[in-house]
Amino acid sequence: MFLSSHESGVDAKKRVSIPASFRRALAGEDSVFVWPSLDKNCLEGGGDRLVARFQNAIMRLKPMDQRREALSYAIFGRGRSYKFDDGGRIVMDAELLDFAGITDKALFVGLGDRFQIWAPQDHQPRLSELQNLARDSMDLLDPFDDEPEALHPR
Amino acid sequence: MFLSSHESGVDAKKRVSIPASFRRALAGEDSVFVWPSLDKNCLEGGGDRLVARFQNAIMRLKPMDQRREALSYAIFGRGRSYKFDDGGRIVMDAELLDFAGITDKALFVGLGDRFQIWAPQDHQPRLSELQNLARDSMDLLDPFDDEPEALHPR
DNA sequence: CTTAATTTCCCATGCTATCCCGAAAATGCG
DNA sequence: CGCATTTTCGGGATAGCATGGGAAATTAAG
Repeated sequence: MFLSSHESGVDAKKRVSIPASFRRALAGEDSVFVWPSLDKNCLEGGGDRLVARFQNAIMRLKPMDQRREALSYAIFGRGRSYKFDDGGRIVMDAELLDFAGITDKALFVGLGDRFQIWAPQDHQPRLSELQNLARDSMDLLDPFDDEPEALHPR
Repeated sequence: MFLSSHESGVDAKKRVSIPASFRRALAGEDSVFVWPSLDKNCLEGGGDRLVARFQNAIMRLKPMDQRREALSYAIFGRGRSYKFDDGGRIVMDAELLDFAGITDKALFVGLGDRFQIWAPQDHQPRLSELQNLARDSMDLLDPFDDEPEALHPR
């Protein structure tokens, strides 16, 4: 599970360290899949599991459904799978970096099943709005059918 | 899996380099199958697996079903299987190149289980529409019945 | 049958990405 | 606070890739 946020440097060869905790979340996989976000100017990333989910969802659409090609292109046509080097870095494409406006710093934001990669200056203005929306959405966090916790566990 | 997009040159002998990552996606196969798209003016390509899928789907149709002959012709009758040379190139037919309007540049677009080959100038105008449709179809990618990820894998 | 044109195969080369090693920085631990 | 481990980051060596050209083999034309 991708947790917390980490800022990583981008060197002259466009190499970026994937935060160690994110690599651990990938549980043994030696690569990570990265694609441009469909609705924000950041990148998104995840592991094999997430890619398989996308693949399944897309395959469920009929071949002539225009949304099938659109999603295939947006995710697979523009995304890339990166293998880590021995230091846990990937070498990113100029196209993806440009899409997100990333130059020398990349901000990794964990979102549970996936993560985002932002140019730090683009993410910072979003913070207060996100926080307000989260506060107003608190009630969505309550369980509906979970059984109450025991007073004294075990 | 065919990922990302690559532009490749077409030389005077009609030789085209298949992107190395696509060749890797073909996992040891020494050839690739290419056919004209059924609904767009581009070519499509894939490996043995995809051809077998088409073959199975077509075989399920009754021999007298006119659609069987139509699909057989459109895919197998007009398509071609190309073997790579030692540099990973194929020599394309004038008919297929003409169909897609390809002259000196060919744009390879990965779509997961297959790829497209476009004349770059024909693909470029499609981008914004594809991207908008993908954004509006995002919700199709959501899992319906996937179990949550473990906090600490392993 | 001879010659010309085309196609196939093979090698050469500049370029880029990948791998490998190690230093610096950060983190955790006693 | 100091040491050990993990993580990040820089640079050089190496291998792989895209592409061009030429010789051999095949096909077509005269």
